[in-house]
Amino acid sequence: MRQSQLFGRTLRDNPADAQIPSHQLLARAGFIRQLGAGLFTLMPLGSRSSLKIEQIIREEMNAVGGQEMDMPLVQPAELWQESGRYEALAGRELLAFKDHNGRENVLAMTHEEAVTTHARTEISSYRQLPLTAYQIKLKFRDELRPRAGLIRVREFKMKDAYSFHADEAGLDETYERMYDAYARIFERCGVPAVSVESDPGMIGGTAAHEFMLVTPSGEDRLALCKGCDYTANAEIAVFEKGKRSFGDPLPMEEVSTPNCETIAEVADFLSVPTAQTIKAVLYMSEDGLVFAGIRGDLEVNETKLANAVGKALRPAEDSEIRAAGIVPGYASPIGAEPSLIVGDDSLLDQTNGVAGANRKGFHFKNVNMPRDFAWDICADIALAQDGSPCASCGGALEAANGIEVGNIFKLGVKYSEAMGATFLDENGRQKPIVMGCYGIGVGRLLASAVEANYDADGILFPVSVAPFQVHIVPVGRGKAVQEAADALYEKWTDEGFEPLYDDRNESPGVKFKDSDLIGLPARVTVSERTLAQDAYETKLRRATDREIVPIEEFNLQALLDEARRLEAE
RNA sequence: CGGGGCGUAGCGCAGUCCGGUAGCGCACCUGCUUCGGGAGCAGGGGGUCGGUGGUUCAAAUCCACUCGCCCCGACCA
Repeated sequence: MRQSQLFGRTLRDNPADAQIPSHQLLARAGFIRQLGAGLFTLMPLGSRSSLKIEQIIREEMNAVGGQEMDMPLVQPAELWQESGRYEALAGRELLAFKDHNGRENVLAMTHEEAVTTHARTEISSYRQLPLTAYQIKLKFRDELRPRAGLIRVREFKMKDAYSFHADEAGLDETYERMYDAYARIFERCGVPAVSVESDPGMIGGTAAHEFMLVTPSGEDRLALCKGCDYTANAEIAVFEKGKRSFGDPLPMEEVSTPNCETIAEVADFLSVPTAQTIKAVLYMSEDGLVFAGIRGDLEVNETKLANAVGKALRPAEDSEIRAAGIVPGYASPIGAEPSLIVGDDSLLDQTNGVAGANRKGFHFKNVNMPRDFAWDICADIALAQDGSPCASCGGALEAANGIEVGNIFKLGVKYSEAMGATFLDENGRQKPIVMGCYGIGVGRLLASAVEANYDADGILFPVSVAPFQVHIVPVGRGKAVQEAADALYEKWTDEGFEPLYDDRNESPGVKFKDSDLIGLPARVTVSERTLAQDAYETKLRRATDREIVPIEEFNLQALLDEARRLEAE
C-alpha cells in the first residue's frame, strides 16, 4: 500500500475523548475513528489488523474441529421470547424494533437462540454429536455505558462458537480443547492473557473461564494468587477467611453504643476486633428485602450473594430497610422481618458477636448463632480483596484489573431445554443437547494487543497482528532514492509480502514519527546515504539500534523472523 | 438511570465569568527554500460557535429547552 493513498491519517494529538493507551494510539495512528457512542469505524489499517486476528482465530477454531457458519444479525423476536431472554433484555441491551410489516425483530447480541434453533432441526441423534460450529459475526449490544475505545462498544465483531454434546463428559472434552485453542490464539496475537475462573451466573452453567489481559486499563477486577496458580474473577474469588472465635457463648445483652453507625466505630467503642462484629448489608430482590450478614472484617460480594439467592439484587433504600423493622446503622436480623436472611460462612465460627439492635444507638453483645437468630441460607458471600489469603496455598491474593478478551462457558442444557433441542441417545431416550459456548471479541482483542504492546513512541505490533509487515521509508527526494524505494515496494509486493510504502512528500522526521506510531514490526529506510553504501537501513520497532544491511544480503523474511524473535523475549 | 464534565475549523485548544468585527497551534492549499527524528519564509482556503426558542440595538458569551460526547456509579446476557 502506498501511504500517500491510505484512507485515514495520523494525528499529532490524542483525541480528547481517548483515555486509555489502546484508544489513544489506535486513533492517533489512524486505525479507528469514532462515529457515535460505542460505535467505531475500522479504517483500512484497523480493518487489516482485525482481519489478521480473525484469520488466527479461524485457523485455531478449525484446528479443533470448528465448522464456520454465518447466522443473521437481525432475528425474529419470537426466538428470544422462546428462550426467555426477551423480556429481561429487550429495551435494555437487546435492541428491538419493528420491520415494515410490523414484525418484532431484534439485533442479535449473541447467537445462542439462533444456533439452538438450528441444532434442534439438524440434530436428532447421538451419532451427530459432538459438534462445534462457530462464526465471526457482528453483534449489537446496546450497552448502558460504552467506554474505553474498542474495549466496550455497542457494535462489534465477535467470534462465537457453540458446541453440542450428548453428555457433560463430551462437553468437558471440548471445553478443554477450546481452552487450549484460546491460549494459542492470544499467544499468537501477542496478548499475554491469563485465564481466570469466572461466574457461570445464575443460569445454571456449570463452569466458566475468562481470558484476561492484566492491565490497569481493564474494567474487570481479578484476584491473582502470588503463591500458586489460583486466578479468578474477583466476582467469584474464594479465599481463606480464617476462624475467629471469641470464647464460650455468653448471654446476649443490649448495650448502648451512641453514634456508632459503622463497624469501625462499634468495634472501637466496645474495644473488640472488627472480626467480632457482624456486618449487615441490605439488598432488594423481586421477593423483597434480603439481609446479608457477614463477619465485620469482611465485605459482601454482591455477585456471590446474588448467586446464593438465585435472584437479581439491587442495594436497598432506607425506606425499604425500615419497612422491615431494621434500623440502618444498627441493623441486624434480630427482631426484624426481611424476606430472606443470608449469612456468610465466616459467621459459623464466630462466637459472642456484636450485632445491631435495630434501635438507634444500641447494639447486642454476645450474639451467637443459631441461638439468637437463624439464617435461611449460609454461603460464601465474601469479597476477596487485595492481600486476602489464598484458599489453596495461603499466599496473598493480588487484586488486579483485566480486559476480558475471551470466555468459555459450559452452558449445559439451559437453551436446549428452553427451546426443545433434543436428541435420541443410544438407548432411544430423548435428551436435551448439552451445550457450551465460547466467545472472543475481535476488536477488543485488537485493542488488547495494543494495550500489551506499545511504548512512548507508538504501537509495537506483533508481526501476526500488524496491518502491514514492513514499512518502507524513503528519505530524501533524489531520483535514485525514489526509484530504489519504488523497486523495493514492487519487489516485496510481488513476492507476497505486505509492505506499507511511505511515498508521501514529507520530511524525514514526520515519516519516522509516523512509522513509530503505526508500529509495523520492521522498517526499511532507503536514502542517498544508504544507497551510497549499496545498502538499506533496517530498524525493528522493538529494537533499539538501526542496522545497515548490504542490498545483496538483504532478506526480508529473515528480518521478520528476527522481529518475531524479539517479540518472544 | 443517578452524579460530574465537555460541545467554538480535520485535530488540540483560547475566547463565555463581565454581550460589541470568531481567534491560536497543528493539519490543509500555492510558491520558494529545506530534506535522517513532527523544517523555514511568504501567501491562502476552511467555522450555521451542537440545535431550537427567548432576552437585547447587538448573543459563541445571558436565560430556557433540547441533542450529542466523555468520565464515575448502577449494569455487563
